[in-house]
Amino acid sequence: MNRDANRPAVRATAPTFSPLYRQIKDFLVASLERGEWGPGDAIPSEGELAQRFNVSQGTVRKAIDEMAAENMLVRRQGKGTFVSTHDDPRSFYRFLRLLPDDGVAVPSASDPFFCETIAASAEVAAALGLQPGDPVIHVKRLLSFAGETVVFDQIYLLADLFGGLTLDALRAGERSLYSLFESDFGVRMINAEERLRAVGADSESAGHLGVGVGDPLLLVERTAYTYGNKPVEWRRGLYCTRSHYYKNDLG
Amino acid sequence: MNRDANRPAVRATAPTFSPLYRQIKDFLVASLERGEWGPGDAIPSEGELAQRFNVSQGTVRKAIDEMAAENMLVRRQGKGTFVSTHDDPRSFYRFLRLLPDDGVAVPSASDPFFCETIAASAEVAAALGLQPGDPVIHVKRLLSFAGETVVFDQIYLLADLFGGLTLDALRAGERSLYSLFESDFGVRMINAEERLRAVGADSESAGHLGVGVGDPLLLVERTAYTYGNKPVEWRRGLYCTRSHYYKNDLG
DNA sequence: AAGTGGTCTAGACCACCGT
DNA sequence: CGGTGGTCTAGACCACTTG
Repeated sequence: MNRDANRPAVRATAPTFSPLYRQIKDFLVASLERGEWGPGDAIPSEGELAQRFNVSQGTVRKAIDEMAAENMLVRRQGKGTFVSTHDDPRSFYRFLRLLPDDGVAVPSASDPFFCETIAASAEVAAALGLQPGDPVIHVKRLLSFAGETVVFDQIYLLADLFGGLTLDALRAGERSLYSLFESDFGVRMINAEERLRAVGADSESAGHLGVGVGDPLLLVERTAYTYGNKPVEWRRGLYCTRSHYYKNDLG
Repeated sequence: MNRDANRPAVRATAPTFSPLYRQIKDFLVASLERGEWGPGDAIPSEGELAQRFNVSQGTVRKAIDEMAAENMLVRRQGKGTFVSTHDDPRSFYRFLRLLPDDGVAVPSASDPFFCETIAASAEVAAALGLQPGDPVIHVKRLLSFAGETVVFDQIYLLADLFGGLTLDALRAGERSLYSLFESDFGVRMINAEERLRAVGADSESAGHLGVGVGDPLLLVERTAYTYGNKPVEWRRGLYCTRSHYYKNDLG
């Protein structure tokens, strides 16, 4: 990272001061983006990175600290620092916020039943940064907790990133969707934004969720982003909240 | 903080290792709890605290870092470190997640219209750690954005902390409720948990919000905590999401 | 025992804010 | 200018994991 040469140069072109640790972080993020280290892999130790960048260990630590806080990396004392993976419950199991009323988390079962490439609607295009009519992959699936169907999701994916996705691939295995996306397509969801509303069930949703048309459902619209805040998925989920609730911590 | 004497003692009684910076943090949190420094006040500088505790500045920094991450303190480069206050938009303006569809945040107007001390129901008692029948203060209020009423809140407060709260006090001034609570009662809300559901409007809510009975509303149940994760408020809000949505970032 | 992350120090210097 | 938070270093030592 050659701080003596690099820092003045950076500051000359950018009046916005960028500390060394942030430059290192940016480099590491770019490395993740390039797939230098895959999900679940250990990255080099702090000491080795410090040597490689010619900085002190504390500076590397601060870069890694931020990335860990953003859920890109996971630190494990005595073992190393690892690239987050959706397979690991302790890092990337934080996207489904629906819990049963009794509070006991239960493994959910995904049942995808539709997967086709379609032309993006205006709404989907806007969310994904596309032009209306651009190709997107449309997936429909149901989610159930303990045998009870509680979510009807309609998912839209960038077609150029998820080309070749089939219903059979979606049905195979027990993995979560994001786990499959990262292992089969190299696309890692690192954060997302959700917009929630209460709506009345339409006939399709009512049928899937076993409620009456017009019954209240929780509408959850999610845009999910990979590295660099690039949107790659938009989904519209309808949650039946008769015996489940959406949990949110205001930290 | 006398690390040479304190650390071995701590480790002897507690096999769970507690680093120095965490002991300092605990001390600072306790000081905030005791009201040593009030909302908006500057706490002593890092250097002074380091001297006082007989540790290095870096150790104090780490303690403060954690507290800043938990929104108890706000750092301002060149000025100092300050106790968070709900008056300051940049720290404690993060509890109302409802936004208009057009995305432009608008100041909200609170219209409280009911305030009485009542006996806690089983539901309220459970949320606040009370016995059913214990006294709580029940507040009802409406929230409107740009003249449109969008939220009907029913708020339950620990009677022993908020004794003397009146409708007149609630109506006075432009401050948010939490701002009033912290300045008039010394109770600072530092975090909260919300549970969301979609429900059909009952007649009271429908009347307040200008929707039909049975129309879908977003039910938001919130438990709010002060220092030490002590629950001090429980509220049940009904949000009309016809032209507003609840925003949540999955970070 | 070796290797990793985690804590702590003492001191230097930088960026930002006020006077 | 002085004071405050922010960055960075070089090195010591501790805690945890694995062989």
